[in-house]
Amino acid sequence: MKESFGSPVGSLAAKVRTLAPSMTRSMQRVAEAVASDPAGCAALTVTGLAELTGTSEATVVRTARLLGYPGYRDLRLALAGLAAQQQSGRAPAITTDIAVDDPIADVVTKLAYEEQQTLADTAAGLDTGQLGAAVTALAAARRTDVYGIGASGLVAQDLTQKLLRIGLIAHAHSDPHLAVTNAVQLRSGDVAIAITHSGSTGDVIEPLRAAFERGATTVAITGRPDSPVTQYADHVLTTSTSRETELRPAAMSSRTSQLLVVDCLFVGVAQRTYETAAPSLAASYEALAHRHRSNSR
Amino acid sequence: MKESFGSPVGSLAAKVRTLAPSMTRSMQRVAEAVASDPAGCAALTVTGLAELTGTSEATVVRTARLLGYPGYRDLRLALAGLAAQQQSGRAPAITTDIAVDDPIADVVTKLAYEEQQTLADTAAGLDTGQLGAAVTALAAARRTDVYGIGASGLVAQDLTQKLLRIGLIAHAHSDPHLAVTNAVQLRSGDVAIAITHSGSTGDVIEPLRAAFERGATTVAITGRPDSPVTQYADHVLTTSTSRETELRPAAMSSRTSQLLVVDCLFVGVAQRTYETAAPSLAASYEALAHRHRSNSR
DNA sequence: TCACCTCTGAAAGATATTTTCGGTTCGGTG
DNA sequence: CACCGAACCGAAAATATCTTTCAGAGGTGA
Repeated sequence: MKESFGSPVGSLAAKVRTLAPSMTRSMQRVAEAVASDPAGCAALTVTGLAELTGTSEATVVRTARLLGYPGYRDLRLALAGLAAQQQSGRAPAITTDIAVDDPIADVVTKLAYEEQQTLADTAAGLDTGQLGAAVTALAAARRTDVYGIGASGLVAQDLTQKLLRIGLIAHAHSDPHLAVTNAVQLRSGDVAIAITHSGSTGDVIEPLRAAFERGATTVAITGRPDSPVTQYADHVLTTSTSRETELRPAAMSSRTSQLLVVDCLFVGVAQRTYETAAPSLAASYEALAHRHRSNSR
Repeated sequence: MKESFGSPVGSLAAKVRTLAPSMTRSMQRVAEAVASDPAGCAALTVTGLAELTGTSEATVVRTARLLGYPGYRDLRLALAGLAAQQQSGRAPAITTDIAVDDPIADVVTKLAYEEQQTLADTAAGLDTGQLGAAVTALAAARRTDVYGIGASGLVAQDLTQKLLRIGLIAHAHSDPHLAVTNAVQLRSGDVAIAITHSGSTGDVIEPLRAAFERGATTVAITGRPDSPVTQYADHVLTTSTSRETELRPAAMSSRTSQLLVVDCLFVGVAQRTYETAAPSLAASYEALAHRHRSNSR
């Protein structure tokens, strides 16, 4: 069977074996070095490789030619490619659990991987019907209140900041008393959003309930679609729940998940209200420009 | 010591984006050519690439240096590796731009994808040396102050919440005056962290500077490693920069990126202080339990 | 407008690669 | 055993490529 010449990086080791018999002793040494450690050889110059194999530059070049490259330069490039491929090939095996003695680089890799996983899960599990309904309500709301405590409180603020930027009226509440006080002001046409991972945070449920009873449209963003908070929610947006480990509290992944949901809400609303949202975004950008010192360039 | 060089070629495009703002026009042309067609550029010599981009050899070399390689030769090698990887790898190819009339389901998919991308870029671009140093400083700090405004303010609070949970003393400041007032209290052994995407937010730079001048260990989390804020930072943690679109403000991806960095810091510190961190985490978990109503089942 | 500073490319300088060329080895042959 | 020729090899010249230097172009702020 004739193999195609398509990729120069195919299987270099095989090519070396095939051609080895027709090589002279010196060339074999070079070829073997190249085949056994592509990455290492890619880092060497002709002279370096010649010294390593105890031969001369000329021999190295001859070997490169025999292997099908115009010269050493090109062999070296191919080698670099090969090395990179090998490298990436053996990457995906990571145990996602973070151990106490993991080196810092592993921590970064694992965290990034887990958060990516969380995002994928969330996107997959999100009910677009519910999301769409929530967006519609938000886009038309007279005002919007968002409740969240602790880590979820930050997500609530994030949503609020975004909505304000496109000209909507929104408030985030983390003080339970104030939240309830404000909630009873809401009425039909307003929107109340509760963010709670467990779905059982009383301090967040109470204001949502108050808003619900006043006729406001209520939305719950929670990881537990069967939890108490959903009783008072017209629309439930489910965030993903991943097992937590000792070094990686659930708060971390729920936050990632909640933020994705919040971003979706925001973009959805921005789409619906594009006429007013676009200029508002531009205006807020403009207004902040002067708060930044003239930059390095 | 045969250490392989700097970064695993992973995301050159991300690096280009991060560094682009600090590049001159000519260098940007080169960087863009390299990012958009790694394979093609790997086939060119300095002179060739210079001609292709309408610049000079000197500019090409400068660009290579800026991207973190000792010279063009090494950039070229990395490019070859990247090309090979792409070749063997996948073709994700969803148009990531979100349009005004995208259906809500697409919005979810695209946002999730983009945030995943941001995470990957961030992880790839994070200097683990700097991260480790920051972790060490944090773990040993008498107290830690975190500065952030706007969206970054939420990230600052997130970090603070986490550090408090493992028994460290941390405060987040978003009021510039109070921030400076507190910053001057810091001294050697304390840590100050500034979070700003642009790196030029005066309100955040000032307190960091105050802390820096008082001898505290200072850390900057920014998307612009050459920005003013880094002048006063002992350790710089770079977040990824992705192009922003009208419906997807930069704040969204910078937040994702910043949060990953913050999570890494937290987990790193938790590892180093495991003896005290573990019981603290457990205790805070316990203390919050009663705030959750008994759950549905 | 002028002084200053950064950016830029041409060309010199330094390295790396390729080619040339003569010496060496080895097997065969008179 | 001496000699010859062919293949093999590496030193060094020749060439290509990469890097550095330097002075002018172009822009910016006073």
